[in-house]
Amino acid sequence: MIHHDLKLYNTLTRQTEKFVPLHPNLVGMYVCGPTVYSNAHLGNARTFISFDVVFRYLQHLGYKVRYVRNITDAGHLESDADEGEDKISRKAKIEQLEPMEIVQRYTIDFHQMMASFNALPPSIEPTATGHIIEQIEMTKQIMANGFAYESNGTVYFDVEKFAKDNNYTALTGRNLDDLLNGTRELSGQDDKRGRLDFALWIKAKPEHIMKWPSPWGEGFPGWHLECSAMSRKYLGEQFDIHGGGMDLAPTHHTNEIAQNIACTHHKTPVTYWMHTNMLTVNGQKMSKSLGNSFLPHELFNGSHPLLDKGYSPMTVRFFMLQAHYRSTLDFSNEALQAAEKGFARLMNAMKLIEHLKVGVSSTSNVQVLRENIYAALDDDFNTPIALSHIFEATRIINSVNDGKESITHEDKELLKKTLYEIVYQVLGLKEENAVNTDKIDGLMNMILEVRNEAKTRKDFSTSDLIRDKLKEIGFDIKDGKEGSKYSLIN
RNA sequence: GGUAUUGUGGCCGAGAGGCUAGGCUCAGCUCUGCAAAAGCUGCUACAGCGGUUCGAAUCCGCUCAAUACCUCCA
Repeated sequence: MIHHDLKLYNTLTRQTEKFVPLHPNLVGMYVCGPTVYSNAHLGNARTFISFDVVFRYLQHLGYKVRYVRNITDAGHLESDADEGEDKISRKAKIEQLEPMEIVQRYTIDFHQMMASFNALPPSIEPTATGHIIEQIEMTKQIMANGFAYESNGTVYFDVEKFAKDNNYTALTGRNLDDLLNGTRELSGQDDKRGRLDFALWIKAKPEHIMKWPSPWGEGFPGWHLECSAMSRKYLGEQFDIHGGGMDLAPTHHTNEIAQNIACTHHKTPVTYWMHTNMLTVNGQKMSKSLGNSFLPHELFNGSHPLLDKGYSPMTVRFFMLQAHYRSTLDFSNEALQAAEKGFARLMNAMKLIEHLKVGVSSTSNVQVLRENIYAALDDDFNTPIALSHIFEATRIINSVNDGKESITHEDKELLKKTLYEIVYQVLGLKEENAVNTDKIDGLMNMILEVRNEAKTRKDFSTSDLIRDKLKEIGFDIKDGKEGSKYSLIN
């Protein structure tokens, strides 16, 4: 099935390139996961939903994908300075909890959120604390290769030395001298030789809770190291795709590449770097530090002050897929409401296709439609374009259903297969509020039958009463030529 | 301050030299006991000013505006 001409935008080359995996039919993909010191918000969710589609589509094309997404549970420094405090232990003090208790709580929270968005779990979800030995070993190797130095129990990566023979800023294309001469001051870190040097291993203060023994004393790993160590362990020294939010590229990913090269000498540890753009609120990046982030439950039940009402997880997933992953996406009531209706329209068509009557000819070219959908996804996972073609399909389905257009059996089956595979399998959308017990179905059909009898007697007050009462309970009734149908209201 | 990116109709959001994006909203029509749904039609936009071109939303220049990164963040 891998005959597709999949292309993806590579941050490293700033170009859209044909996707060629290092090993035929196998794909190694690493995505930087969340730091579990507080609730994951919708901005985080956007990135992981984007990569969920990448994961799903690659698999759909027939690749065997190993998708690794880490959990950062060892904490990061508040700043890159050695006097900074570990985020996780800081939160632990505030909440009077053990650090691992925080980690556990927010890891579960994160998993629940991703499950609600119908995101597939990654193949491997390694934790930083579970790979301390690997990180120490990697630090040792980088030191042995001469790219790191120890200073008072902390090990720093020597960026300037690395940059002599390597392109340190390859990912962002920044001018190294500009970075070195940046206006930001060194905040009294005398242990560091260069202002761009970053910690591989950090000496722990006595009161620090999360710490491990190492050749350099008690400490904890630096915040870029875990991804290098774990991607290397599970995907090898060179692998295909590395992803993450755009905000990680200049520092985190730049340093990750440096670490990998310094350790393994492979000039290109990763072939394709993919970065997702930010979710914005009123044009501003949604982030924890700006305090404008939405928590999933605030969105689902509408308790956030900026929202008029709640929106279901699938509405939100659909909303996100209506924008390309490399564009910013702005969050607003109006946009969400539009998504809610559009999604309902799509799901309605998905149900309708099952019962479509077939004819001797087709008024639409289903094959071309199918090719258009694949062409969109092959073009750097362009889900908005794919959806626009899918909506063309819903128009066809509705028209056939109305008897205004016709479709052959073969075309119907092809359309059904295409939509099921793309909408459910690749885009990961699913029907919500499905009524799936036989007893409710039987009961509803009985009620509708009684109502229909009233209608044929022209007893419209009774038929309207039944419809109104059912609506109060939460069932929507729609009368059509083929009889009445019911559906659950959100 | 440095470095990038972006600016599309009432809203969201694609496209990237000529060909309808799409969704939502609004108005009208068809269907219909009513309602809803659905279909059709209409509203036809590309920040501003110049330039290149037979032709520009799309390329180039300038201006304005916004955002991001440079500092933890997906």
